Amino acid sequence: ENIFDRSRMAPKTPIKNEPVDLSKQKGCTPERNPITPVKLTDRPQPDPWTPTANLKILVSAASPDMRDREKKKELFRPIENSEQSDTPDSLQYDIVDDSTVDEFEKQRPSRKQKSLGLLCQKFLARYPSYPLSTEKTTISLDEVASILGVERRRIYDIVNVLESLHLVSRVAKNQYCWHGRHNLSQTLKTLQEAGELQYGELMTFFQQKEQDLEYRFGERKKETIPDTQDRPLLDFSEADCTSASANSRKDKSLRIMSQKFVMLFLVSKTKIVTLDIAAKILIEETQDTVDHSKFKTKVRRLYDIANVLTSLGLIKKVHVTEERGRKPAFKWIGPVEFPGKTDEPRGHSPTSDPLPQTQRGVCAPYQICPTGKQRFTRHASFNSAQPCEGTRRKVSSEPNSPRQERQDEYHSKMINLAAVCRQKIEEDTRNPSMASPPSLLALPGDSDFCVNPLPQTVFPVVQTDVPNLSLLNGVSSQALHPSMPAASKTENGKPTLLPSQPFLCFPSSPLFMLCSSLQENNSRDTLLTTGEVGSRSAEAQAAVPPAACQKRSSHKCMSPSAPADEEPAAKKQTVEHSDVPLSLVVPKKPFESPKAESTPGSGCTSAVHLEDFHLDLASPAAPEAADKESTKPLDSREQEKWSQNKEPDEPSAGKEHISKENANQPFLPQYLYVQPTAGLSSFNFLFSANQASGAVSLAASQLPSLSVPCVVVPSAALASFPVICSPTVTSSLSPVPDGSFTATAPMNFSVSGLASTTPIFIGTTAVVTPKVSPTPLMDPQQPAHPALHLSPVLARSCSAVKLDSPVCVGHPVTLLKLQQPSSAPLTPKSIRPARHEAFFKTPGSLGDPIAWKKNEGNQTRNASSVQRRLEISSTSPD
DNA sequence: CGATCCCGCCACATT
DNA sequence: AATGTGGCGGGATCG
Repeated sequence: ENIFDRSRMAPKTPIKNEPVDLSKQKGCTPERNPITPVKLTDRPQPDPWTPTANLKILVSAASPDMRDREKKKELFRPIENSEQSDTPDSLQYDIVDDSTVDEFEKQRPSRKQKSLGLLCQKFLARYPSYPLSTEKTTISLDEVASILGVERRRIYDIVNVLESLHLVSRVAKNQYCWHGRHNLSQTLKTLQEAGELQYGELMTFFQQKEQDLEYRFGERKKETIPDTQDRPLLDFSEADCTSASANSRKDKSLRIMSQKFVMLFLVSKTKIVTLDIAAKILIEETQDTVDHSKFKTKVRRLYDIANVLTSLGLIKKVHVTEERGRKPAFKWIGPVEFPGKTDEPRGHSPTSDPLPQTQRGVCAPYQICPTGKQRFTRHASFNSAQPCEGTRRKVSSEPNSPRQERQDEYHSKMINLAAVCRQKIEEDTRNPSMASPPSLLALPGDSDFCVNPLPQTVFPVVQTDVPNLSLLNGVSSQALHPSMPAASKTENGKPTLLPSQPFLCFPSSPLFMLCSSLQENNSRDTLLTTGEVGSRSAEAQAAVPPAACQKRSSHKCMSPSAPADEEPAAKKQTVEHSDVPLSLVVPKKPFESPKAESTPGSGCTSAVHLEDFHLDLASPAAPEAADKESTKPLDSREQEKWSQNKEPDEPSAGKEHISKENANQPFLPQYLYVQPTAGLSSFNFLFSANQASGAVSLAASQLPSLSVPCVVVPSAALASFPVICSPTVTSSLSPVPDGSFTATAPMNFSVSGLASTTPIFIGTTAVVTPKVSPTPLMDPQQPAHPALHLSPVLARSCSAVKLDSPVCVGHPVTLLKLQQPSSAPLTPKSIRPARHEAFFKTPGSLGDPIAWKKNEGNQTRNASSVQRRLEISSTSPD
């Protein structure tokens, strides 16, 4: 069997080679039809020369034999393959393997031969790492399974993790589409960003702690348990985004685990993650229950994932000897930095020019679908193939939908993860219960393509237009430079963060990207240097070479004091704070604003959240507010705990401390305030600094997608008025009619290209557009529903504005031109209170998260997404 | 004996 | 109901 594969595949090492193959893809490109899944019946791949068919047959015939043999006796023989095959090819084949991959000894007959890792290699060998954009390769699970001689179940294991990295996507039942590694770097980048938000602290914490102290997961959790309840909410909220359907079971899916696992690597300084730590982190909520069995299961899954990742050349197995002893671990050997796309050949210089060149070529015409759902815009085939709407719906049920969902899920997941992490962190810190709002992440996957098409996308605005712009934080930078490979956070160029300032003022900039540092901790924050902010243009960021990143990775053990090359500033900060890496020391202050705080999960912004905020502000605006909020969440006790924790941590921290110092910073601006610019005159935007309320996240690099809970406030009122949140995020969620926004729900929108001048407002429909009634339904309506109001100008300037691209697909996010004041109508007052709460409120307050989480019962699964949504919605006051 | 992880049952999801 | 997916964990194998 192998032989066959190989022959086709060509070089085995998928990684290296680029587009080697040929094989079947061509057959597959039936782009035009949206998919009606032809289903297996005929494989779309008509391989002309169809080696496959033959192969299949052979394989099918052979494989069984082989297996049997192996099982029976062959354990020993190293060469089985050759024997079996007898064919000359086999030899080559074997050789090839060795040369290319070899981590495994493939020779081992028995079990090893069947290993998932090897299987995955075979699988990967069949497809080109960098397929031509034009062709689509479809993968038939059945076919592959037969060819590789394994049960389909195993293929799922592989495909699921590949899907998590966007190397493939599900097209239809039994069919997956091979994308190759083109977007891998993008995906990784996104994961990294997301991971930092979510896991940055955690990882640091774990790594440090464990080594130094033992980190007792259980204990903490228990303690925190009450708090933990909140989590669920978060999760839900996230989930919402995804389409309603399919969450349940899939939530846990290997796919997500895989992403999380990858995130851990990307976040880890050392780039080494031990299985047990990963398992602990990934277990998430449910932890309180005794895990042992759970832990075991988790570990098993991690092995599965690790095998695939290993085959992809992203990680390798290593052993970490810690105090405790020697533990199995995996080291990330994949790209560390994602300046654009690492893998991609074409890359644009990381520096300032983001988009332009590459993208276009690559991308098919960028489509903007009203629905905005498709994430994979990139694939031209997809886009083109699918008619935006009508088809889409149909499709929804079909192949497409799954995809979308998945992506959605993905997003949601990400968010969830973040939430979880936060909570954990919080727990660790012992913050009072807080629900952290889900941070958002944009998913990248597609983004690159999407972005590409938009040349102008770059936000000149920021740079040019708003020279003065005071703030930018990492986010801004990110946002601004979608394409920027940007050194990701680490670089120096980052915006500064002013802890004290509560708001960010944008003088006139039409557009804001708010992105707070969502990543609370992440390196970004660290990056931020205070001074730089305003000035630093995207360029600066761009400037940062990828190399820096590497460094980071390289020096694993840094004393806290020593800033990494990359992030000197950040580190420094961290250091200071770092004493207590996680701990936030915040003076407690009575916090008036959001009552939410009082409320269990929601309101409270935990220290963590605050951290997230770090906004980089050029101007110190309202430190006060920030302080308040920030402080408030923290309870004295919590603080204490923190302190406690800290101490132990400190020492350890030095080692692997990730730059999360951010977390430390207690004060963050709660909101970003945007002054009304000409365009916006009427509106003020507030973005909550808090994660919960409004974490803004930028899409990973390229796409500037933001998920932000936005608040639009009348300028005048601003002071008085807190905010209104856009529910958008939840769109997918049960649509909560206007009033109830899930507090947490962040809006996501990505604006791929914004003209610098044109101001864009993004809000949920409910909020903004008066007319829009809250649509109760998610999916179907969404497409239609979401009205985008783009000013013509915008439209032009930004050829592509994608809504919701990544995250919230269907949701009715409306882009409004600022000009349209109509939205204003919201009576802020009335709304305000409720929303306000909602805004702050964390989902935690809602249903009993625990219950569902815990019960693994089937029921829960089913209910999960939906219920969650409902719950959330219900909670919303309005 | 602990680390790995194959295998495939079977629940859940989708057709 | 049939079939696709994929969670899950027993228990075999490896080291």
